[in-house]
Amino acid sequence: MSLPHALLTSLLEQPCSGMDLARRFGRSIGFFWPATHQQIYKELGKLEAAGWVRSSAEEGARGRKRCYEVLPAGEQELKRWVAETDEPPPLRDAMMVRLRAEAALGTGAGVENDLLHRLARHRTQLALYEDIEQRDFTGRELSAAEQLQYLILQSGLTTEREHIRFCEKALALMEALEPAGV
Amino acid sequence: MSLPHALLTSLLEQPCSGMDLARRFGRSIGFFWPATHQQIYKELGKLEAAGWVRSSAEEGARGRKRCYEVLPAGEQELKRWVAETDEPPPLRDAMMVRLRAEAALGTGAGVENDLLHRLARHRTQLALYEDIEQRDFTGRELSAAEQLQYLILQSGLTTEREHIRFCEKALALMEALEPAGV
DNA sequence: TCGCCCATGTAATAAGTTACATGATTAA
DNA sequence: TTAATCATGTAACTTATTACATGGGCGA
Repeated sequence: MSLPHALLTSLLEQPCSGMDLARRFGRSIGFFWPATHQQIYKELGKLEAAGWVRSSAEEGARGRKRCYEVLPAGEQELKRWVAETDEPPPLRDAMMVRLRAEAALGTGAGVENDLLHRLARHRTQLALYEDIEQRDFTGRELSAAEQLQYLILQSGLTTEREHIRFCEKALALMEALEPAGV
Repeated sequence: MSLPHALLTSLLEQPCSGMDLARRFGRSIGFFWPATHQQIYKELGKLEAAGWVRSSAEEGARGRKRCYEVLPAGEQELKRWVAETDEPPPLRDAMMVRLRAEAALGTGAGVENDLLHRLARHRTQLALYEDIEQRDFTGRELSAAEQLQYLILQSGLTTEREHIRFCEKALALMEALEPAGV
């Protein structure tokens, strides 16, 4: 479970409120560790209880904005965790199950729907990543931290392009297997 | 949640017991929809209650092998589901969080551990997929169903190769950023 | 001052993981 | 005939999702 460490990282980059974190998770760290505001608030509570972060408001101040920042103990914990290892995350992709189901049923079951839908989604996501690349990482010297962030973005770019190629290839194969449009 | 449909697919390919399914999930369908035997047994119960599969043993026959097979209603349900669409599965990759944490902490925190560990895992997985490719999909004509299965395997091959390239690139960058081995 | 939105949170549900339990089969 | 193993299952726990609730600030 990496949510606490994703939060520590994000707060280390820039101290902010839970809502700000939620928004930031929507566009940067959230690309590889998504989280909703509900999860974030609960986890921030735990981080504070553990003494890893501190916030600028008294207990039970519902509705009032509170700003979180990482404490030395939190930074220590993050360092410890970075040096650990994990297994690759298991993949769970319903579209692959659909393709195999289509094979088992004999073609004509309609995976094309999902393939087309996913194709559109991956194209959108790729365009988004390309915008970020253009805006943040192009045409100037990059610091060490920026080079690492760019590397991560490139992984996203490659992945989306691979998914697009896969959907296109699968659609072409479906076309070849059921030429008449069953 | 695609586990029920993954099970239907697998049982349609070949009726078998829960334990057999669990074993099969360990090496084929499980590559893109992992499941433990506990999950499988519980889900098989639901599938039977829904009238989608039927098994060859009376209720409460604990310990005795029972063989499941898909009923027409189950095949119908699988067809219905194949034509649906889903959003791309969200990615959650701790290693990416680690890379970003390393950037935020200033290098020297030790992501290399995870990068090396993952590199080894992805190489093993790639070798496994290459064996399957060699054994099942090379040197002969493929049926329509086999072509689809091969396509899925190719996706696995590409993904593993991409992950390997990524780890290598990241390790090279880390090397460049901290040349003295901090 | 009233309504809307922002910020923070609670509660219920669902899915998956890990640890453990029990009946049947088999081989020494 | 008993120990090991196979096959099936239960239970507790963790993580994530979805829906809903409450307090505060601000503009019309």
